[in-house]
Amino acid sequence: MNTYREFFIQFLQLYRPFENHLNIQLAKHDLFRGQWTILFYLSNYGSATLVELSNYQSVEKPTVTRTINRLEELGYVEQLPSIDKREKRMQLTLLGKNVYEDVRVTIDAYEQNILQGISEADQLHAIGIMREIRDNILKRGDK
Amino acid sequence: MNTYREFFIQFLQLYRPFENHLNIQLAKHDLFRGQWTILFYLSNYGSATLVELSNYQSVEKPTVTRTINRLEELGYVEQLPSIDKREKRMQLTLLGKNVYEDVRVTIDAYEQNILQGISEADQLHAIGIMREIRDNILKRGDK
DNA sequence: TACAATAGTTACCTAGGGTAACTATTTTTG
DNA sequence: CAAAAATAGTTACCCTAGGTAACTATTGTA
Repeated sequence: MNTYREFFIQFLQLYRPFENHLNIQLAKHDLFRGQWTILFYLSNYGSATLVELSNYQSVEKPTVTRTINRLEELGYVEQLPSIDKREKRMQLTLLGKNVYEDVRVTIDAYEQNILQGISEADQLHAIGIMREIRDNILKRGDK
Repeated sequence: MNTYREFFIQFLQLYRPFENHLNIQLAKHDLFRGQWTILFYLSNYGSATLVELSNYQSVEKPTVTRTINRLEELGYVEQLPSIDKREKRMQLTLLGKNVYEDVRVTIDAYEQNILQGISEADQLHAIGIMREIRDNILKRGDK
C-alpha cells in the first residue's frame, strides 16, 4: 500500500474514535465539540468576532451563528461593544469561564490518557507535520 | 501551551479543511466520504459484512445500512450469498470497481498534492503515532 | 456619493451520526 | 436438546453539524 494512502486512512481511522470519545467526555458537561472549540478559542484569545471563529474552525458563518446563539442562551458568552457596528464581538461570561475551567480538567485527562506512550518529541514532530499539511490544503485553493 | 493540548488543536484544525477538500474532490464523482470509504474497504478486502464496515468506520450499524443502501441503489455494490443467513456480505459490482478506480485517480492526486514537502519517513512516523493513539482510545473503553 | 465589500442572519436542505426497539437467525448453556 | 443469550441487520425517529442562497445593515472605496 502506498504510504500517502495509508497516511490518510490512518488519519480518518483516528478521527472518528477520537471525536466519539471526546463527545462522551463533553456530554458529561452537556457540551458538544463545536461549542467546546469556541469556548476554547475565547478563553485563549479573549474575544472574537463570528467571522474570526468561522475562519478558525473552517466552517461557514451560519454554523457559527447557530453555535454562538446556543452558547449565548446557555449564558456562557456575551457580546462586547465594538466600534464596527456590523461585527459581533464575543467573549466568555464569568459563568462561561468557570465552565471552561471545569471542562478543561475533564478534557486534559482524556487527552493525556490517549497520548500515553507518545513522547513529547513525537508529539511535537506530529504537530509540525499536521501544520504543514494544513497549510498545503489551504494554499492550493479549491482546485 | 501544553504540547498535548496543542496536538489535538492541530489535529482538529487539520481535519476540517481536509474533509472539506476531500468532499470537493468526491463531489466531482457524486460521492461522499462515507460512501467512498466503503468503496475503498471493499476494493481492498474484497467483501465485508455490515458489522465489519461498522467496526472499520467506528459508526453504528444503522449508519452503515443507509450508506450501503445508497451504494446499492447506485449499482456500485451487491450482496454475496453467505452461509450465515443473518449477515449481509457485500462486494463491489463491476461498475463499482470501475468507479472506484476512476475516483482513486482523483483522490491520489489530491492526497499526494497536500502531502507535498512531507518526507516518506515523516509520513510513516506519523502513521505509527496515529495508530498508537487510536489503540489507546479503543483500549480504554468508555470511561 | 454611488458601488463594492464585509459581518451577520434567516430560511431551507443534506450528510452523517446516534438510540431504541424490533425481527430473524445462530450460539451457548443448563 | 430446548430455552436463553448473542449476533446481524432494519426501521423509526432524533440531533449535530454542516452547506447554499438570499437577505439586511454597515463600512470602505473609486
